[in-house]
Amino acid sequence: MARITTASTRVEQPRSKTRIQQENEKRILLAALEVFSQTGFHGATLDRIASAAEMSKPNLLYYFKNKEEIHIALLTGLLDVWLAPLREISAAGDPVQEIGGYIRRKLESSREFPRESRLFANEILAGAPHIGDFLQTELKQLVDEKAKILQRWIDDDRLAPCDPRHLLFAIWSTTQHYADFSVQVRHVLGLSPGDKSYYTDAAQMLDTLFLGRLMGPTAGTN
Amino acid sequence: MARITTASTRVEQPRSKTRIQQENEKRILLAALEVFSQTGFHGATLDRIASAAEMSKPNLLYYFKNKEEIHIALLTGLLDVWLAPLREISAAGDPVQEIGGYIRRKLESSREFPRESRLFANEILAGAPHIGDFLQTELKQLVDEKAKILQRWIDDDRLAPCDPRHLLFAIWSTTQHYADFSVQVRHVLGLSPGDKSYYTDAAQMLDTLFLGRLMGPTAGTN
DNA sequence: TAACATTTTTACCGTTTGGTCAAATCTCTT
DNA sequence: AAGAGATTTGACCAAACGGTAAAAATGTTA
Repeated sequence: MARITTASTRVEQPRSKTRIQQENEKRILLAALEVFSQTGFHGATLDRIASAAEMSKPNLLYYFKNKEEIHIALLTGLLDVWLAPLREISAAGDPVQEIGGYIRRKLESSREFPRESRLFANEILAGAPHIGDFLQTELKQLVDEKAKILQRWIDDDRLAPCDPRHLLFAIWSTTQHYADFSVQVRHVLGLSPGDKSYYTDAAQMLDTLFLGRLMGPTAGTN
Repeated sequence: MARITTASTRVEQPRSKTRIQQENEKRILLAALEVFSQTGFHGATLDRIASAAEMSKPNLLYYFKNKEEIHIALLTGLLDVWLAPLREISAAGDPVQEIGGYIRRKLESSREFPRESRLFANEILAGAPHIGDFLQTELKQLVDEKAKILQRWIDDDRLAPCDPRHLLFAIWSTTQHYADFSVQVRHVLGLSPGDKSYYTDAAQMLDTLFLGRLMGPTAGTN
């Protein structure tokens, strides 16, 4: 099973890319994102990707040597986007501002890039066959680093005591939910397919949940 | 696209099932759950399911007329399990007890039935081709009903003001995350594949998040 | 514009996959 | 034990799929 990291592993001739090459690779990746995020890796076919890219299948395979390579290329491009919002959390800032900002960035990311989010979710659900290394090294490292910041805030009584890592899990799950499970969200709310209006209430809810007190006067008494 | 609800739609001859029939259908569904939850619908092959059920492929197809029917049978059995924890929420109870209990039940469900959770997640990610009706009718109805209860608690100042439906979304996402994204959770925490020890901290975190105050003295000031 | 490199297409191939069929075997009842 | 019905199997098939080869077409550059 081929594995990837965010670090490019190209060692071959660094022949600069043609104009056509750049354009077509972009078209292919865009088409593949659409198809992969809809049907998952196994459900996607080269024919469908090629057709979505308005290109013949052999032509597509001229740019990517096989289906897996397209998938890996997409995931690779994704990982930095996935990490970016977390990287911004600063030890120098105020806990409420920093965590609130992180939540807003993640939620915005779900609204802006739902296909990317679903692609990522599919990969994790499948057991992370391609990004296992990334999770164990880069992601773990960054989480460890940011968890330390959160822990310091807790120690300084600026944040309620909790497991910092699980706090991050909660933020990831709640924000990504609106992209990955959008169908369920829309059906339950009775909204039309393209309707993204629920993001306003979502932002409100997550602010209340993570930054305010959710429960009334009886909270914390059980 | 075949759709299903929790209500069985069998109209054919209600010929009672043989012992062998019952045993084999169970074996097949168990095998299919394993395979589908690992690779998704498209990634699963009848050969793998049959082999996992220790059965020949034609024999498997003697009990289920095609791959889709196995998938639908699994999902159908799932939906009641999915709804059960939510059904238990009672208007008569205390908000903290009721919501806390619901969270605990959902989290326990994730630990006990991770394969079922992943199967469900896969179906939603794929756009809910089979359970769209269920989401729009049965689930929406139940959510509407329970949302009213939560709203009454809010009106009575027994629960912090928030959108009840989005509160449910948050509970679903955070609890299911530990089943659906378990690979990521384990990799980030540096745990071994089979290790489920993180569920203790998870329960603690979710209690803190939903029932207690997460932020310190500065909370809610932005 | 000639020569070269890049890009695209047509035709094709081997494998995998979902599914069928009819014969063979097993199970249960009488 | 025999017959009927239920179950299992081996052989097979058509379609879909990932991928290849080589020629044709196009673009680039001197």
